[in-house]
Amino acid sequence: MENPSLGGWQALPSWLLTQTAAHAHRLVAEGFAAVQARGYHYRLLATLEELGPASQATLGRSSGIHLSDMVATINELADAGLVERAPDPTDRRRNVISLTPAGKRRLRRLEKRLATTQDELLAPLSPEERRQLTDLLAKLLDHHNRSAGGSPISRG
Amino acid sequence: MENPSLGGWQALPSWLLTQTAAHAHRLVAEGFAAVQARGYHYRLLATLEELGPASQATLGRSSGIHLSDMVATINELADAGLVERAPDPTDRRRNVISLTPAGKRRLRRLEKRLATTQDELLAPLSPEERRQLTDLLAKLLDHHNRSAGGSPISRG
DNA sequence: AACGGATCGTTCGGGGCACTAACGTTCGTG
DNA sequence: CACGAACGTTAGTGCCCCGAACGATCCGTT
Repeated sequence: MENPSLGGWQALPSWLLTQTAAHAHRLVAEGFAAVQARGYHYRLLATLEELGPASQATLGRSSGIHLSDMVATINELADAGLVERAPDPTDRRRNVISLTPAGKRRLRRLEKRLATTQDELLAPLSPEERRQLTDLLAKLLDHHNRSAGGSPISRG
Repeated sequence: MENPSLGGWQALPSWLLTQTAAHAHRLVAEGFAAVQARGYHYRLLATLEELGPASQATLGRSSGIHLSDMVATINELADAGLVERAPDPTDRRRNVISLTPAGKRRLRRLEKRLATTQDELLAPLSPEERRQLTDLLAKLLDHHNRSAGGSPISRG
């Protein structure tokens, strides 16, 4: 009676999503780790390129990275010379974080890495299916970014 | 040069997937936390119902929960009277974990909770879209469970 | 019967990600 | 000036995933 390949419970979307996400997360993390990076690094660098120089609070709101995690993330990136942290002359509470040329090169590298990972992740899907998946996920993400406050973008 | 609007990086499947997964993870975790549970609890109880009484190692292999995390998870569930841990008379290395009636009721409750969470998660999608998403994710999950060794299921 | 390899359960620790609490500093505004 | 708000920082929590190590037990071989 017991089906060795599929039980009832593992067909639940939440199970599928969390498990797939776990795989995706692992693949992405492994890809980043292979170049001594973490997800936060990419997210911060990408957001930084999108916004230009900005304060930590602004970056946190835009990237969805918690303020308290921003500190460590920026520390790491700054230690590696990928971003620069300078006091804002117009507001002494703020630091202005900016992307260095090395940081930009780093970002390009991480993007390439990520593209590779995605091919790996989406290997079993046809181009059409990949487009479908992207659309569906985008719809979900948009919805939840709207309702739940933590919107990564479009909240400037 | 720069991508002023929201063109580039946040359309990447990996970004969409990890972000969506983050939302899914949060929703699921919140749903479970509302009844003092964690994802591991559900996964273990569900696996236990699927397999029947089994050793911790077997449960770990089938549920994808790391052996070292199994200990704490079973401790918690056993403290709550949801599972029973008894020494295996035929192999003194092993414990036989079994589901109590209370554990079964608990599982039913968590399943209901999960169903609610899924409605919340998939709210913006039509039934047809939900089916599409489920199919795509199942395909991805199956692929990666096959290739990557750490398959949560179908490894008996 | 003794040995060696494998399995099982357990403890400890760490990494990544998301989040809370608290604190001192600085900025605006009343 | 005083007050509340925003900013950056530190410290700590929780969940999930993973690895290292260890004692106890089982099993196949000798």
